[in-house]
Amino acid sequence: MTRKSEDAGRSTIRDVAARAGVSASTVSRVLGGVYPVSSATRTRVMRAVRDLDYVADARAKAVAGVGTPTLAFVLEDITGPSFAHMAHGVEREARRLGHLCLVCTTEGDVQHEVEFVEMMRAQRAAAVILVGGSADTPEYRERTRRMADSLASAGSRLVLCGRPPLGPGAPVTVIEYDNEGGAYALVAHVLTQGHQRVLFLGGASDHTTAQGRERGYLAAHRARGLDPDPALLRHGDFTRDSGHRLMREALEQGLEFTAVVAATDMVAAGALTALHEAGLSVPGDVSLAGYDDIPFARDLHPALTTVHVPYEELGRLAVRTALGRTPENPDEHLLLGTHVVVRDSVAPAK
Amino acid sequence: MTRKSEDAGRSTIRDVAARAGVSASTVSRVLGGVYPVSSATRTRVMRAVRDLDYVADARAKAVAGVGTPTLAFVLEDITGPSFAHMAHGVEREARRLGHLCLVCTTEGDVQHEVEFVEMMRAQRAAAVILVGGSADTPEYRERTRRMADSLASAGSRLVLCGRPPLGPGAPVTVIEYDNEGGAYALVAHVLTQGHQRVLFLGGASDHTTAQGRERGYLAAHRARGLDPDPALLRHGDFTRDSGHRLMREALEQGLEFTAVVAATDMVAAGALTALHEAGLSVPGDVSLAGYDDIPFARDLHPALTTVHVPYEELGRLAVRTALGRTPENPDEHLLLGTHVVVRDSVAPAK
DNA sequence: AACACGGCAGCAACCGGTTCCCGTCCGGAG
DNA sequence: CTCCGGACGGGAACCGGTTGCTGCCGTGTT
Repeated sequence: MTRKSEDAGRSTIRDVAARAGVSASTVSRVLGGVYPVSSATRTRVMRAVRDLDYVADARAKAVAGVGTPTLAFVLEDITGPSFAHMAHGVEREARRLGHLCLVCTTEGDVQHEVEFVEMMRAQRAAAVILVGGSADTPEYRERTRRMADSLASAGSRLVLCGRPPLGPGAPVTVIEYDNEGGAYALVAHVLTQGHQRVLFLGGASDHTTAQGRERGYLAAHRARGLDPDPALLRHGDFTRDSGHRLMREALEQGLEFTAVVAATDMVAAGALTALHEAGLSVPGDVSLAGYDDIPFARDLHPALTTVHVPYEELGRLAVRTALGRTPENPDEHLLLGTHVVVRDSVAPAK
Repeated sequence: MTRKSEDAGRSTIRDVAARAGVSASTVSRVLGGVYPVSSATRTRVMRAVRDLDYVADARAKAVAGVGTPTLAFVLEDITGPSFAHMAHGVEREARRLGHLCLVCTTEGDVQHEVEFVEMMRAQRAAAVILVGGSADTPEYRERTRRMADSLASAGSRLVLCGRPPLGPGAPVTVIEYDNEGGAYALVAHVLTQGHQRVLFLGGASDHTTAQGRERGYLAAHRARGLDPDPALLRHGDFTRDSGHRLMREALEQGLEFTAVVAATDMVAAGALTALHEAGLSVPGDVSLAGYDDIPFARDLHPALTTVHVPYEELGRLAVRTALGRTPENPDEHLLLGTHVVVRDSVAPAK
């Protein structure tokens, strides 16, 4: 045991002060930069800092009120491509604004979400960004409202990103994108091609993102005086496997349709594979469309017609509005537009 | 301005103490749980805590030595599917072990990586996980070694995940997976199908992950006494666009080959699209294989034969070994296996 | 009835920083 | 030569918690 210093590492500002023969205040000032310090002293201090490989403890600085601010990001699963893009946007913007970024995935567990928000409040995060659709129940509103209030009263801020907004008056920033409008435009495009029976492969029926897209599907039909067969509406979740299963089931049941609109590109990918497995050609035998415009959509065969959602922009905006919020405009609600991108998977009906 | 309390929120333990008519120590002990407190006092304190919606400041606790430990995760881009899966593994395991998880994306900027590691040292992160291949230059080794030492001397730990290891003696934990072995097995599988000229769509030529896969490609050839035409080795990066471009160029140049092995599934996806655009059928005209086994690989058409890499497991192991490290086994180096998963995109040569 | 003991609460020190406030020392001006 | 002011460094209070130690008070024992 003959190690000298750097034993348990972590030297304190007092160690540095001692080594440089000055007081802790002086070290702090040298490192801080603004206060006048003679160059001789500065040199000695810097020397000691380098010798000891000293870095000020960020937590202690934070307590003293001069820390790097932090921002928290809560999502269900970082693995989904659209979530990943939002995360990317959040992280980039957070960094640009000098914030650190904590992440947590909830695996869809509500309880865990609540706990995490509580932790973030304890961490004094500047904002907590909650991402991803959810069931819009009274229970949801109350729970979320409670989180919003508690965060707000601690000087922080809840941001709902692609999530159902709360009632008016809730101290919350909401950034949404137009699920219904995008789906409406997409389905209108499909119907324009002459398709009469369009299968909709949806998500969970209580999930607001899924609902919005489904509403768009219905609205597009009604706008042309159509009333889609309820048998054409299928519900699952937003995964590839769900699309695969739903599609196979529809096929096995002999359901008739000439086009399929999937609630997400992932769902569309699974559906496409099921279609291929059944020996059907896309778009020859049936047309297919997705939603999200993940990078992969281009590489499916045929390239997938889908709705573009500016996910990264969404993430960036979430942090920007949450952080740049002023007392004048406390509650913001943004709605980002979506647009359909036409590729090769939708063809005219025969 | 008639708001009463909760004005700027953030009540302190002393506020709670005052309201409950006890000392701060008592509040701390009630919240801590272990120390004996009379039930009357406990009730009063809890009451005050609820009234004020008090949560102890995590940073202050951390300074006092009883905080939630934190772990940092540094990667190039969360958007890549394999990175996302590793991130998922890291996050899950971190949570299981009661750690918070900070992320940072570097966008490939080395300088930024160094700065971030420094910040994490200041944050007193329990471990810093660096993810993703890199050029293995002397400069890399020195820089990384420096980060490792500085982290180690601060009682933290550097973890290299899918990155070139440093020399012996560096205080570093390395978790790798077998790039070369996987590529070897994959290319051997392709060659066994009778292909003679196999195009390799690689990544950056100084990137260790890319190098490993390329070595596997070469080794598989040599093992059967083959010496591949250098014109068959192409270099780009790991993106979909790179695969698309490389493939198109090869096609335009009239290069001859009957199979393509891409360095990643993303590259394969781009290549597949280029192949389709050229009117070639896969695997009828040319066989194609990828690497990574991202979920989407199944949904390409044809379903992509590829190499499975246990990315999530990799992430989990990274945090487990970094955190579970004991003084007895300080430096660990793990190598995870990979295996080829055969789907439909590789067929016998004609 | 005196005493010992243990349960419970508070004071004060500490964690590792920052910063206010004050004292010293220096040089230049009158 | 004295006076004044600015540059510079240190002591101490503070940020918001935790915890060792001390002491009070009530109760059970002899």
